[in-house]
Amino acid sequence: MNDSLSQTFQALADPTRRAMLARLSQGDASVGDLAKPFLKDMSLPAVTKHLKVLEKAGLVTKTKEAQWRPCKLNGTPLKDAVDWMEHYRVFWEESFDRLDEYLKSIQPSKKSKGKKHGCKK
Amino acid sequence: MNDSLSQTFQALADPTRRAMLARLSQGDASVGDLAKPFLKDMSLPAVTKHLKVLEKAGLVTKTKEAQWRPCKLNGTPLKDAVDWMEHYRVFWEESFDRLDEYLKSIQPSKKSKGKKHGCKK
DNA sequence: TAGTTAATTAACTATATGGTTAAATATAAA
DNA sequence: TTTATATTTAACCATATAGTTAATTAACTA
Repeated sequence: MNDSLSQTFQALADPTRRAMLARLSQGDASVGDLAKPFLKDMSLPAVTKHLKVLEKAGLVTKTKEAQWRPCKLNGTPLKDAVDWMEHYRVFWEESFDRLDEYLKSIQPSKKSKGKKHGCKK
Repeated sequence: MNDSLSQTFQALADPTRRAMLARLSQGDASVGDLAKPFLKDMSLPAVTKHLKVLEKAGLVTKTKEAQWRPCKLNGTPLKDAVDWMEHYRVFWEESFDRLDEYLKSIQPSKKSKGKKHGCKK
């Protein structure tokens, strides 16, 4: 898919690319500098391809400086991704008193330990 | 890649799957119920496959109830994803006074509008 | 101009992904 | 036991992804 949220998540779904972003969060870097930690595992063209994915997702911008291509992290696509995920925060926080948990606690089906329904905290 | 962060992001990198999570955030649903909005665009086995991706990422858990398979949203993998992204918050907030912006502002290169360096807020 | 460094592109390969239709399985109901 | 409903699995296909090596482009340097 080519919607921007999908592109962002897709770009983040690779540990090499996430490591590249981590590196860029410490400061701008040329393609070569960025590639250095990965050249034991893959070729330079492979790194170029990963960079292209990050660029298309808008997470990295590349400029020109002599024969180097300084890369810069752009976080704005991450904002949209986090905003989307925030809708689900309730599903990883205080899950113990979500409605469905409550409903389960009051209908004493098989295996129901904790029938008491006031068990907040 | 099969690390869990990659699996989570990969699972989120598809609008159908995100829509399925959105549906599940409104309440548990059987596979058929979940599939209903998508059957104009794809077959039921396609939905099953998407569900499997969500399950492997730990975002959905399926149980048995007669011939139905009620699905439930599990947000915990989202927490790890958000935690990872939070490291980059500074790159989408107050980017105007990040160090590199500051450095740019004090060396009066070509096209330098805003040479003054005290321009917070 | 020739050579060096930085990075990209081309061409190719293997595997993953997202979809299909048809068949199989599981449970309930008649 | 047969039938109906819910869901999954199998087999297949097209395209995308992630990698490779070799060649090419771009800019600096001697």
